[in-house]
Amino acid sequence: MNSTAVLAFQAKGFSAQHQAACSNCSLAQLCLPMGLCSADLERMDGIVTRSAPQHEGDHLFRVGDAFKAVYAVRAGSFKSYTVDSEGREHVLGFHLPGELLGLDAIYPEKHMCNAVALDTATICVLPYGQLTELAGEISGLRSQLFRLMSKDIADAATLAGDFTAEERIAAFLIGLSRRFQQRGFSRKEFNLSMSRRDIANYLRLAPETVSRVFARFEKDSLIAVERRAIKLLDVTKLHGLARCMGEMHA
Amino acid sequence: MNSTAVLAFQAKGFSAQHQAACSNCSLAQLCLPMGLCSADLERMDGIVTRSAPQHEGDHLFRVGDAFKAVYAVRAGSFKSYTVDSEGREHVLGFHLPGELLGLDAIYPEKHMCNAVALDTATICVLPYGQLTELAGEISGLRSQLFRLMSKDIADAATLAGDFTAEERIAAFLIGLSRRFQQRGFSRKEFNLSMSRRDIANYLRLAPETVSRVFARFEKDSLIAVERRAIKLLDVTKLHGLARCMGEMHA
DNA sequence: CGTAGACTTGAGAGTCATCAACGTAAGTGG
DNA sequence: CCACTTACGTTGATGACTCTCAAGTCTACG
Repeated sequence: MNSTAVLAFQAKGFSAQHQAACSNCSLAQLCLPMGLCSADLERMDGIVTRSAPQHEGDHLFRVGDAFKAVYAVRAGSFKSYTVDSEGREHVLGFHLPGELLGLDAIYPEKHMCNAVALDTATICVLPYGQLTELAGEISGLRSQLFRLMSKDIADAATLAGDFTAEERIAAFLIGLSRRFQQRGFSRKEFNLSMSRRDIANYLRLAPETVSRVFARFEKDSLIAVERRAIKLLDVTKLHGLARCMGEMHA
Repeated sequence: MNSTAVLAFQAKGFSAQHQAACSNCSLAQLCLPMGLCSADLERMDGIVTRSAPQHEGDHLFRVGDAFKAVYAVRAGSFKSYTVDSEGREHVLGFHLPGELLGLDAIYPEKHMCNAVALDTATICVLPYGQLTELAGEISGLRSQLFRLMSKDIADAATLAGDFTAEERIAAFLIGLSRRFQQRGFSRKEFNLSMSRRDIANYLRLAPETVSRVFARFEKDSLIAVERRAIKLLDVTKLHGLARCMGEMHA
């Protein structure tokens, strides 16, 4: 169901509440409900609420906001970032449908980063108190929460590694490709929802460097880019360049 | 109780099992048992086993090992690291008493990094299956697990940021200082259990750069170093240099 | 259209890595 | 006890990767 269809659906009077239930969500196998039985899915649905669509530039939360809930991206994409004392922006991650935001706020009980929609997006809100309570009762939910947090730890660690600009960008593209594929999209052709500047800030590069490496990759027939549209022409070689930079998830 | 005393204690026939129980562990307020009542502490003790002392260079686990348990450092220190396809070592973190190791292995169900003792060390073993089960029953334990994982996520993200060599090293020292202080040691004077090379690999710098920045800090009377022994002479200025590079925990 | 922002491309500079030599401390074996 | 070895750490010179600054191009949007 594309976004146009969703809008038509809602216009006909079906509540977003209903059409977006975990029990019939196409992302259930990637998201928190993974592996739950239908009875447990219903209990999940009992605590999940869905937000109105966010528009590009809307903030889901900001640094210092009280931590009340974890968010699951339902459609569209988000970026999370911080701004340091010198005004430099550090992008912490990009978040695709089925991925969670806000997990780093559990410990300090307030958000330590900002989250902004990169395009029109919808999210599911999981109030943290109810979520942990439910996680106490449903072992499958508990496991999945631990798994997803574990993944975030591992991914952040690989991003922290020491790699060249080419390695970083190759790994970034390969990682995006895998995530798009998992979500049923083409793994070779997709649109970047983030700007060059965002990519650069994420990979700790200058925007100019991203441009230049893209140009080099295109010259070498590894990719074809035109603004935000990108095709991976030689996934194998890109994989080789990406070396051991693991998943490059959130 | 220093390590000599511990050895004497064990020699007298008291089991390490007993003297190391969560219920009378001085690290309980930093570690998983934080905030648990005595009844719950006993249940924790029921699943925790303590290993024989590890010697410097001993590996707790290696890449590819099956994930069976989470480990809590009890004494000494560890480093976790990966080796990439080019043979470069990437240090992921240093782990002090009360901190957990192996959380990044939950998702893939096998260890994605190596963990090695930097000095004589002892650990507590928390079998993951039993730990998650207990986390289902004890909400305080569940919360603390989520908190600690959340912290790891946030810390890894800040390490991933784009900072200069001086900022990184200042933040590293400040972070260590805080962690030592939390554990009852001096926050101004301590021994580095890791080599310059390890520090460099952790901060994505060359060992020579670490040496040079240490020398510069010493010239500016920010620190005094002699081999592994270090004194922080001007914590405030170091803090200023560290800028917004948060905790620098794990 | 015309402006604004994103993106690209070029030239120069700076930080840090690399290479190399040297000094120091700890451990080994004669 | 001392020469030898080895690992670690420091210091210096050089160079490379990437950033910064700057100008120019393109697209989108009002």
